[in-house]
Amino acid sequence: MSSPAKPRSALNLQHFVPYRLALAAEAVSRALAQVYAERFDLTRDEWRLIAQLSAAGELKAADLGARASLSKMQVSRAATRLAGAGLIVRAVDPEDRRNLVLRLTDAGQALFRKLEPVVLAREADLLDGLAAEERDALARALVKLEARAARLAARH
Amino acid sequence: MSSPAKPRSALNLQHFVPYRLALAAEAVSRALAQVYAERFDLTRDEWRLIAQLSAAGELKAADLGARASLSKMQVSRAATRLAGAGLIVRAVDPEDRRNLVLRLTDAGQALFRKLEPVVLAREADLLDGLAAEERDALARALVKLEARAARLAARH
DNA sequence: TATTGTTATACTCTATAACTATA
DNA sequence: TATAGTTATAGAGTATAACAATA
Repeated sequence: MSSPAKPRSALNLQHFVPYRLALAAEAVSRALAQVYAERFDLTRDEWRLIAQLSAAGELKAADLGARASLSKMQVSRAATRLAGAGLIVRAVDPEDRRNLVLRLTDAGQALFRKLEPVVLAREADLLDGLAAEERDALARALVKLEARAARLAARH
Repeated sequence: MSSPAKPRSALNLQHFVPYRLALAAEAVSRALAQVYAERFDLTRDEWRLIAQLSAAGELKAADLGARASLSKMQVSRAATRLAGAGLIVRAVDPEDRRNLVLRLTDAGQALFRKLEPVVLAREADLLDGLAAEERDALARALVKLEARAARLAARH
């Protein structure tokens, strides 16, 4: 029986963590985007800005970027659109006129109050099949993986 | 003390699973791409094709897409480039001339033999800080999350 | 000179659908 | 008519750097 050459490998993509992580993240991202994009017409970056501003009250653009893991460019563009939609206002910082301070308008806060429970419900849906310890382990593992991956990638 | 309105929220982005998952996946994706992209000049899709072909020996394009979670378009484009680089060959299936059967060339197999240990080492590096149970929980959680997210998103 | 934020541009990815060849 | 794969095209996301205003 001379079957075609079938190289044997220790690497099984189905159980390769970076692959599984990418698939899970993509699927979850879509499932969440259904909420903020389809139902509230926001991009992912806009959603992150609104969530952070709601929690913090007001933030300089640079701080907002740091908290939401967005570049200054992403913040600038998302903020321009949100301001155009009347969801946030931008004011120059009188103490350093290079800074822009962003905060939600009443409309922005109202939108977040509608958005928040739906988003939390979706997260709960996603986590529904996981035991409490599994959720904890997942949360811990994600933070560790991210930190470790960032260090590895930074080494160039 | 009349501080500026600071809405209080149950949603904390820093502990929101879809957010943490997205950040971890992006960081891990970059850390892995350093290996297959910078050191072996492959795209993510090409890397997935090579890994699956190495494990399976040969595959129809459609099956390859299913296993690597790529659309027929992504498979077609990655395969064209890999064939151009002499890493795979494509042959029409004599039993149904619409199918294309792909397999690695000797050069493709040689490349994978060099790539595999480096990629596995990088995965090991990434997982280094996690306890065995944590890794198991992570793997289980990722599969469950993906399945659940796909179901949610499919509901439209 | 250095920093904050904006704008320009190019590149990659993704999504949809038209197209071909086979069945 | 339906399916496998290719090609075309448009849209979204990402990356780099040039730029204006301020410090």
